[in-house]
Amino acid sequence: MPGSGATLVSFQLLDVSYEMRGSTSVIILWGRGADGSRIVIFYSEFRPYFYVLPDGSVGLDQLTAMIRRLSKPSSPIISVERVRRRFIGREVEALKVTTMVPASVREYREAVRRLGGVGDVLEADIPFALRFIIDFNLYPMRWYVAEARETAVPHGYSVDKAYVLSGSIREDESRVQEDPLKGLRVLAFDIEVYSKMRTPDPKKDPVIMIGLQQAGGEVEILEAEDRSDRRVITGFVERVREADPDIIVGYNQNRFDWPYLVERARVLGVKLTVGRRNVEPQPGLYGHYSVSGRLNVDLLDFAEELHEVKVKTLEEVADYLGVVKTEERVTLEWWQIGEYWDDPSKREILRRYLRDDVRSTMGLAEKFLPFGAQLSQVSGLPLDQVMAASVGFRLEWRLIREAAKLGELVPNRVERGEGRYAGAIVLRPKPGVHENIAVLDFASMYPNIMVKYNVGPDTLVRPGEEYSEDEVYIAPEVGHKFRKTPPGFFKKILERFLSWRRQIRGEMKKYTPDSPEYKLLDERQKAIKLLANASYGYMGWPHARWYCRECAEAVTAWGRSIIRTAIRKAGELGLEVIYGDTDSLFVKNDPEKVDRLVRFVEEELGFDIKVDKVYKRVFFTEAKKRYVGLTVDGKIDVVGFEAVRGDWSELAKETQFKVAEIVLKTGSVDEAVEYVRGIIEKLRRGQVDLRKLVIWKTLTRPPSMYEARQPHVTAALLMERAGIKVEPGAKIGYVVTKGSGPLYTRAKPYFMASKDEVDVEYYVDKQVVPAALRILQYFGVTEKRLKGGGRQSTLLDFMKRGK
DNA sequence: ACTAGGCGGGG
DNA sequence: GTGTACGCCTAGT
Repeated sequence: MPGSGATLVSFQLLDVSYEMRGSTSVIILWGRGADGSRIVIFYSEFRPYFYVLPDGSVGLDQLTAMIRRLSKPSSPIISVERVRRRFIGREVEALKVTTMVPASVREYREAVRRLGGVGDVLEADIPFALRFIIDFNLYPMRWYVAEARETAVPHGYSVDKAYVLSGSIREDESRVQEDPLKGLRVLAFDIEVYSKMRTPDPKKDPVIMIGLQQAGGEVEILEAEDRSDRRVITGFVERVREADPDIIVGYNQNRFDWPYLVERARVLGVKLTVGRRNVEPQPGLYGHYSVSGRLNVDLLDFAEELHEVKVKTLEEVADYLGVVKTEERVTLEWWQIGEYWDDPSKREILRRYLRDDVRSTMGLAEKFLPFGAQLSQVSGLPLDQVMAASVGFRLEWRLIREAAKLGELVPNRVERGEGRYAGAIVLRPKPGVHENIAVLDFASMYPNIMVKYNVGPDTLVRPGEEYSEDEVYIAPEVGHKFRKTPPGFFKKILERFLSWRRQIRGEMKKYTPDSPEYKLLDERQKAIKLLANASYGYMGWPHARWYCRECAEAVTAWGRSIIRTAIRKAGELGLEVIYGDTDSLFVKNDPEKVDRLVRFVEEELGFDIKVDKVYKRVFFTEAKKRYVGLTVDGKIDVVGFEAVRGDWSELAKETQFKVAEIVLKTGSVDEAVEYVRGIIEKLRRGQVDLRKLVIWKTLTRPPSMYEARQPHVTAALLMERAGIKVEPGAKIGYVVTKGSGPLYTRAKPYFMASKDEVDVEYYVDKQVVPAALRILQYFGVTEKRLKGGGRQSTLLDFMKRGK
């Protein structure tokens, strides 16, 4: 029962931070109340602590006394307790040292390490706010009921209500199936900066426009007056505070918009207080900006995981996801922005461009946030951190929580020289075009191996340790041994993940795929799958706290053995295997034989395998991990081809994709050849837009400092001579012009070149033809044929010849 | 061939 | 804030 004056507060946990009040740390839980209010809950009883693992050379009483003697008045050591814990599977007796000021833990850690009798200092590097939600078993984005007393909202907090935690916090089970984003306010923003042909400098280049959009609303645009942007910045702060979003989204705002705005505000003497606390956005060590009381989410972090999209511009990503199609939006290059601002007749286009960027950003948020929210609920990291974190950290924070629950101490992060080990099997593909191919995928192969063979750092039999043959699993090839019992740290966690995911997938069957319930559960099972699948790679990651090279080695060895067995079986069944990679097999789509193979893998090997997709046609080169496929539903998959890269001209990239599409969809090599010839002809007739010929490269140093002569450096030097400042980091766009000398003498900044100067033959020989030949050479097409005459052939001819 | 170092996204 | 990415490409040897 709540104590005097205490009430039960139902809230959704959004974020956690802490502040010092004198020498006392106060935990701040940022949340959303069930009544729609934005709240904070304060808790000032939580204290920072860490563990000391004795090495046995000094008695525990003596060690305790030695640690106590280190206590400093600025942050006294308030207790040193003896505790029983486990560490990598062993029972240990440790000392738990508690102090007052979180920031003092670092100093105590170093001081304690220097004491005799100390084996190691553990858990002295867990951020204090995270430590709190770990120990109280709170997960961001989930709903809780807390016993708390309401208190006046302190000065400097922009929230509706404030509470002081006076009792326990428990999860509100009735809201587990609720959409965590429902009712949360999302704000998308983007800025445009005045710049002409050089990297903008916040010291002088104004922010000319800022676009904002609330979910479901229209894009609102704030504009500078000529070059004066003070009102834009103050207006932005006002608008954010009015909108009072819980989540702020942008695209690459952590590396551009926030640092630019913060610096610009400083230059103008304006305070950028956009958070729920009277502070400016704070930069973290690796570029994440934290906006107090709000979740600042950079959608580029999500885009990084779209491996299918090679160039991750907002435009490309939005187009790929069908959020805002490229052909339905205004596209401008960054170097045009100054010009479109200066020319009043073009300013409306600039507005539309910004509006399209903001719309794209909001669209991406709608696509990505549901998954992010689930990942937050599952991993235990606040939404803004979970997306910025690499997959290893996401899993690791969940592992730390599991360790806390199991009484396991968390190993330290240690510097390790990376050791390479044998990876998965990748078969050499059979080059050429294959028709009707089924792709078989093992479901969560590696996690299942880890569970089946109890793989983990705590079950590994290390050199010199006793074991008997029938008590261990022995990995093929590498011979690493793992104890069959008791179940290890990873096995316990993975079993829970796998059964949790099974249960969710069962529940999903109750709903139709387009229902909100189904989508929520689907995002949740994907989040769990992500963490489960990360566990193998995690053990082989040199930064991992639970690093275990032998474990990772053993997992891939088992994986290789399983896939080899499956390939052998396919051979026995007379099923042709075209290609295989790690946990997938490309086989002829002979349903009856495929079905027998699937049953063999499930029944004899004990692993799940299923037909993931069927290609109507798929084209392999002789290279591994590189193919183009046409799925039965008409989608083109381009995997591993590198012409989708930034330093090729737009024209070359376009040509390569088109060629792949034509070859697979129509089956006509001739049509593809004709297409390429058409492009070459257009190029020679001067009908290709100069913009598609620009090759971009980044300067890594001042142009005069280069020893080697390169085209983009020549272009940069020309820009300097024209009075345009170019600094390291600037992207130089150049075109190759006619002339006789070596290439680097013929490069010119694209805006200084005219179409008729362009060395068309360079683009034919070094851009269009090589990009097209990457694919077409496998059909016997030669450079000569693309550029001149040649005989007609069809895909059918090629396939006959190939046999 | 190999390693060291820098970039991505943004404007 | 008890603290931080990563995989690919280029330049240079």
